[in-house]
Amino acid sequence: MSSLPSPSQNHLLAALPTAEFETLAAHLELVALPLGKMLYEPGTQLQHAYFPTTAIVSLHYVTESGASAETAGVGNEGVVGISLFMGGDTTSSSAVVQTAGHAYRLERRRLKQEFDRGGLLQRLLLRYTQALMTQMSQTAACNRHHSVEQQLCRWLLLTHDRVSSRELVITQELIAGMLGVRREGVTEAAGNLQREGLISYRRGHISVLDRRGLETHACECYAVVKKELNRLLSDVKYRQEGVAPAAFDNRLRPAAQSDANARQGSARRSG
Amino acid sequence: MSSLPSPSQNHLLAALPTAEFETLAAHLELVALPLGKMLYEPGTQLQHAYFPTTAIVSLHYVTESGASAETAGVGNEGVVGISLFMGGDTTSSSAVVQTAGHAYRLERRRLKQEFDRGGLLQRLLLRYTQALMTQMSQTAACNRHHSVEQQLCRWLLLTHDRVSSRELVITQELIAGMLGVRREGVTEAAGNLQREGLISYRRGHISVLDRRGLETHACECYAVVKKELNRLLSDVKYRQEGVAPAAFDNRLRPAAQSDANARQGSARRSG
DNA sequence: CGGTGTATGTGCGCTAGCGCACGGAAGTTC
DNA sequence: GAACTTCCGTGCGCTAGCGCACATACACCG
Repeated sequence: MSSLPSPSQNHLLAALPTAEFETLAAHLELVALPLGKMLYEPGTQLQHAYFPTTAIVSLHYVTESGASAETAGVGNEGVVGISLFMGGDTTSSSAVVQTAGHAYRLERRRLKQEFDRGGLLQRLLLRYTQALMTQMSQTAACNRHHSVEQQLCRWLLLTHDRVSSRELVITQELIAGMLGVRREGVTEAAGNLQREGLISYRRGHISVLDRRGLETHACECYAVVKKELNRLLSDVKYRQEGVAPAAFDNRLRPAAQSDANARQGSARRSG
Repeated sequence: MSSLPSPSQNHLLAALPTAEFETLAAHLELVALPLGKMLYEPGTQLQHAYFPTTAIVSLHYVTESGASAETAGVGNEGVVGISLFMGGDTTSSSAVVQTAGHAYRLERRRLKQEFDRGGLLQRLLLRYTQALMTQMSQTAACNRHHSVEQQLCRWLLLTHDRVSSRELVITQELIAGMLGVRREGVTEAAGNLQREGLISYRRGHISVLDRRGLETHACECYAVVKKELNRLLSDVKYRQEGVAPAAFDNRLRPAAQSDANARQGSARRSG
């Protein structure tokens, strides 16, 4: 498993029918994505689309004053480079590697070509794009109404879903950058979670100890995003059994978390 | 109320080449959209796509605790019902009419059909979708980092761009709902702007007095969104104004039950 | 033209999160 | 194992925005 990643570890690629997959496979190129590598900057022409297997990429925007905020994350469930087939070629946000790992990349023209063919790949990519939009709009609402601690839970869960390991390799400083909050805020929230036994961490490593607990502490945003992703990509046929669907379904329990959110004593920001 | 709106008032429709437009025109149906009408709710199957001419629609999400936040707005520059051609059919957010007016609607199947044909309409819709994503992710960042006053400016500018009039018909309470902040916060911010002579308002009416001033007071988000929209939809060719002749409008007469729809709520005249 | 409902103005106590500053501890390098 | 770098913990004053409560004023309608 841990040797060389197979393209099938990316859920979109895994969902292609064999014929279509093979057409593509010849042009897929495995690349290592080191932490911090910028896949694209605002306004620059994108040359490749990236289908992550073990890497995780963060799409984020940096304000004029230098503050940043993640608008969505992309892992093995998706693809980086939406704008290539949407027709814009560039975007006003950046994509930077948040968790080192691998991805398969595909040359721009090749992707367009296959996309324009209008097959299942097109259908998959469009559906994934809609899931990405859900993530973005949920992030917008989340940024407005939910506490740092809730957002940290959401972020941990989404990230955890994208890695095979129980342990995430990332510093609190980086997480703060993603959430667009102070590093101290993350320290405090993480401290709380650790005290409650939901996670444990040491210098740049965070272990998820209690997923269910995190889910009840998180805002609804995690569940909404996950549910949409499942819904949008569930009815596609998977070439290889057992590759993708497990990661989708195992973890999320449909309802369950509703009342736990209301806890936390004080009236959270809400209307 | 002046004459009946022409489909050309919607930028996407206006951008179609004559042949493609005519194919579509036969199936476009003019509808009145009263303030507050909900075009879709989370999870419900969408039956039509709406191309606004004078109406403005707000896409927003309502949290479990009842707080709301707009993630994007749609006016005559776009279309409501992205999920129809993206393949998801539904979304987790709602669409509600924020400014009463008209829109042309197109039946779900017809839209899919035309979209799948892969012509310029598809290209337009996908590019517009990317612009919408920019708006969403910008909203996410904006919610995180910018003040209520800045956001109010951004919102006023974006809305002003979508109406022909200098005057927006909306209450501060509704604006607060869009921005996801308190009504009092909007009152205060609006008070400041009025004191500085950028806007003036009375009960449910806001007049933009100094656009440039608003732009300098707004955060960068307005400019970013606007620039992306321009970029993504600028290289498409527009049919000449005169080319969409009255003949089309005649064929588009179904209007039919529009009166029944137009009732409900305060369908006020504007300007 | 006065009554009524809704929109806006204002004040007050409160909290989450910010910015800053610094101390300590865990890895890393030589 | 000593020096150094990076990461995490903590305290403190500060501000924007919240929730609530109520005063005022506008617009419409009978």
